[in-house]
Amino acid sequence: MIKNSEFIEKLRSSGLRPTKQRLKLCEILFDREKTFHFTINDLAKTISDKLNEKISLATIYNTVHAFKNKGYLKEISINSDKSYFDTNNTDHHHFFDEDTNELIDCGDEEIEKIKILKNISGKKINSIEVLIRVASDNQNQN
Amino acid sequence: MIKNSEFIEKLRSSGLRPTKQRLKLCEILFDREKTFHFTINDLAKTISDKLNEKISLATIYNTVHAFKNKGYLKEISINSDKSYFDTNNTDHHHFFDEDTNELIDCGDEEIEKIKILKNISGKKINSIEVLIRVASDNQNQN
DNA sequence: GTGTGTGCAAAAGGTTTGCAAGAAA
DNA sequence: TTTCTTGCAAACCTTTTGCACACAC
Repeated sequence: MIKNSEFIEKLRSSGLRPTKQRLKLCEILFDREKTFHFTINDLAKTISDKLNEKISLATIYNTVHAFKNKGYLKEISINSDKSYFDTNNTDHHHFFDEDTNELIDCGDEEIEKIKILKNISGKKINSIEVLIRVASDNQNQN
Repeated sequence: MIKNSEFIEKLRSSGLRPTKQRLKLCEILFDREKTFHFTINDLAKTISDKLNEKISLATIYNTVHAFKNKGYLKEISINSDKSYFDTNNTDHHHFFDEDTNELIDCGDEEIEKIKILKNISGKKINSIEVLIRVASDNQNQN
C-alpha cells in the first residue's frame, strides 16, 4: 500500500497539482503489484467499480495523457480502435493475445536484444517496440 | 504494368468477384514498383486524384479489409487515430518517422533476427511486429 | 486572487452498418 | 434469378474541445 503523500510528492515533482482526481487515479494505476494494461474504457470502468464518486471522461483522458507525457505510463501500439496503456514504464515489449485481446509484458529474459543494423540518415531512434501476436494453438487463423 | 486479367484472376481465385471498383483498387495498390504505405484517407485521395470516377468510402473500407483478410495487404500497428496498411505482405518491420508520420519498410538486412525465448503456454506465435520510431536528430522530444 | 484543473455537453474524426439499388454469376 | 457488391446516410465509438465553475496555491 503506497502512501498518499508519496503520490502527492510524485505529482508535485512533475509540476502537476495533486488534485483529488489525480490522486485517485494514482492509487488505481500505481498502487498495485503487477503491471496494469488498460484502455481508457477499462480505466473508467475500474473507477466506477472501485469508487463511489466518478471522474469525468475528459479528466481521465487529461490525466492519462499527462501521466504519459511525464513518463509514468507507456502507450502501446496495437492496431485497434482504441489506445492501450501500460503502467510498466520500463523498456519492454508485449505479447498480445488475439483470443482475449489481452496484453502480456515480455520481459528482457524472454526476448533477445533487438539490434537495428541501419539508421535512417538524420534521424535518431526514439523507441523500438515489439508486438508478438499469439493465439490459441488449436485455432485456425483466417 | 500489370495486366487487368491478372487482377481478375487474383480476385477470382480468392473468391472475390472482380468488380470495376476492386479492379481499380488493385491497379492503384498493386501495380507499382515500391511498397505503398497508406491510410484509408490516403487511398481515397489517391483514387480521386488518379481517377475520374470515385469509389465510395464504404467500398474502399470493404475492399481494403477483404484484401487484408486474403493476405494481400498488411495492417501495421501504430498507435494513431487511424489505421495504416502496407502493400508489402511479406514478413518485415517498420520505421515510423514521427516528424512526418511516414512509414518506411525495414528490410531483413537492416535488423537482426528477433528471437523470442519464451512461449506463452498453449499459444502459438502468429506474428512478430517491430516498430522503430525515429525522429529528427536535432529536435527535442517532450 | 491567479492560474490550473474539472466536468459537462457538443463536436470531431475514423470506421461500421443497414438497406435499397445495381452488377456479376 | 440468385447472390454478391456498391453507395449513401446514419450510427457508432473513441477522443478532443470549449467553456463555466471549482479548486490548488
